[in-house]
Amino acid sequence: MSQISLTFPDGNAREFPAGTTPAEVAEAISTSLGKKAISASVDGTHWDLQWPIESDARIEIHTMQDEAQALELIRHDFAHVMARAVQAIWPDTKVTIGPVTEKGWFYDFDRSEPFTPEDLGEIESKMKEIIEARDPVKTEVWDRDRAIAHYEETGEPYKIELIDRIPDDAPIRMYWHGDWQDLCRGPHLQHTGQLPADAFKLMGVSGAYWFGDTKRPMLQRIQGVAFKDRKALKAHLTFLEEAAKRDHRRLGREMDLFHMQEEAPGQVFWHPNGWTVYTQLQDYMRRKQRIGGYREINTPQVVDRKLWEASGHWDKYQHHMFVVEVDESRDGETDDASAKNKEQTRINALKPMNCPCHVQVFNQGLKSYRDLPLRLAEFGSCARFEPSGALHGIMRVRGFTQDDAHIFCTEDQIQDECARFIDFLASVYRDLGFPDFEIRFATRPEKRVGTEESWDYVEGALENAINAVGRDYVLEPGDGAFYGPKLDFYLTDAIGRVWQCGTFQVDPNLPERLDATYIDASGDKKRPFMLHRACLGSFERFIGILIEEHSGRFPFWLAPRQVVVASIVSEADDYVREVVAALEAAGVRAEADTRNEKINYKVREHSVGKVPVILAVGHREVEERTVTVRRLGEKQTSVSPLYEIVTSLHSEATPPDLR
RNA sequence: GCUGCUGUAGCUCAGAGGUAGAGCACUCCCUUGGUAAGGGAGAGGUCGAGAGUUCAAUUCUCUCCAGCAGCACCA
Repeated sequence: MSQISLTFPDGNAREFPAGTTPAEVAEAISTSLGKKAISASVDGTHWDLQWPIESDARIEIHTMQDEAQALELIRHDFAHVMARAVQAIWPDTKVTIGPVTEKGWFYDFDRSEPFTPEDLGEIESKMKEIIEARDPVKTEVWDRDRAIAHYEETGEPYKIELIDRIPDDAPIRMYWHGDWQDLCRGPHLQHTGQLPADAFKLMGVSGAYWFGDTKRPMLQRIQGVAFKDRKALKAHLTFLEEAAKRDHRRLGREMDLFHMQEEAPGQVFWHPNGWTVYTQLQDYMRRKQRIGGYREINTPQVVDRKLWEASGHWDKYQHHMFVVEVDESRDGETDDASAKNKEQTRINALKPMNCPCHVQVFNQGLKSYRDLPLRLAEFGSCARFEPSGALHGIMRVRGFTQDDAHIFCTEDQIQDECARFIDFLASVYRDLGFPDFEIRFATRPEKRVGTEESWDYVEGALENAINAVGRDYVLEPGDGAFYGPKLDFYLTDAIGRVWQCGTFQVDPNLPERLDATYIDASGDKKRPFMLHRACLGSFERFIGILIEEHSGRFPFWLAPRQVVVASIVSEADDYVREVVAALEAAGVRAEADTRNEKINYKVREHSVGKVPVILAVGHREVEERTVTVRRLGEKQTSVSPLYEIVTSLHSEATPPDLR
């Protein structure tokens, strides 16, 4: 028998017979390691203890101490144990796939009856039984025909389909957990008893398409989470509770920021509090863009289909547009006007984006190369008919306003404009509390327009620009728009979620379609490039992100109600009003609370309402012309002379760009 | 859009084939209280919309609308 050489992480190598398994290697090192081993890495591949190693390799034996590998195995084995439990309870259920996810796993099933939330408890109990049984895990490599024959016999059509997808040179691995069998690439633990029976939880049932194909019947997905131990599971469940507490839909209601209702699905009714945040943010962006070299414009929302046909949206994007038919024969008539006259019906669409309108502004009057780069910005109200299932609070809506701008420029200005934008964006994100962000660089997709030389040039310009501002990026080959490459900018929020907000896209296509031109230095007509860019994305979504980022405790300059001045005794009411007036004169958003309630009640209510500063005044403060200051989240109070607190809150209320 | 679930007072939720209840919020009264809910009284609902079954529907059935979770989508 031939020998192979296995190299350990410490650099030492040892000879073993070819076909040795990691289990045998671990055993050879020490009995205790043999017992503790759960899997191995062989040349960087996560390797089942039972798989033979046939050639020289680097090897590392994993135990439960290796968190990444342990969690992968635990979650993967849970997927199998759950599928086994499901088939034990409902034998006619067909299994499909059950991969590991970020915090657990899911398994998709085909079963005519829907799983109910009550079923989950039953499945969990069954899973615990299986774990207690400590059934051994066994694996074999089968040839294709045998595996297919097996699944024909057991009636698992999805598994046959999976086998068809396995490349010829890849092994077809069969796994057994006890007597329950599954096709699986592995690796797995050695017996079901290695699973932490108290560290998993089934999280819900939902629909999912087989391989994401909407044409195929929908499967039922059961999702679970699993961790190394009970403590980690509890920590995760606590995290979910925390995340639910900062849900912008809930805080939006509690803080009286906005509401939505079924007559206008996917559109926001902003209340005074929410609109204050919105306008603060918009005022901020307006100031930033003005000094950033942008000219602000505003364009129509209801536009004839002719423009959308010319831009290409009517062809490619019509299903996402709100189409508005207007019977123009009614022009000048009263409401009960004649029946619709088809010939005089004009078809419009609400703009789903601003770019075509911006080209119209550019196209007015002859443009010279001296006008470029021309940066046109608009807080553009757009409407998109998003699929109903996609709507989510104010994060994914049908009516929204973008902080949009289009830069018209020459080819050799692209690089500078890109670098300039990244700097601009960094400054905005810093001001808004997101000093770190990630850049993803999406390059030419398979289906695209334009020449290779043009793509080469433009992609090069973007790459140079990122390097010029000294930032890293993640390459996403093939993810660009059909007309050009793009940069997307991602923020990470306080609880680790990632949001794409900013974007920068190069577009030579739309100027072509809408016939935008400028006159160059030698007097010839030239086609400008168009750069689409946004920082926040949409105000609606960005405010949703801000709400969740801060759990509703906005930074002072953005807080809708910055200060509440509360009287302790009604004799202080006049003084309360005087304090409020002084604060308002200093540009601070202050409200009086002179209700017939105890100070405890007022403090509680405004704390729950996330007002950053409560100023309480009673006899003492009236006498001394002071206020007692209580900051949100602090139990301690301090006394401050009126003029001092007005000055300090005034400076605190100053937006970051004006400091 | 698809699968499943949900829709009862402003909010959170209970309830039943014979047209409804709690807590908080709201209004009024008492109370002037020093930092996270003082006490009392009162008002408030076409039970998401439409159709069907029934002597009777808010309750059962169907359709639609909206929301939630996930999938798909995200020029």
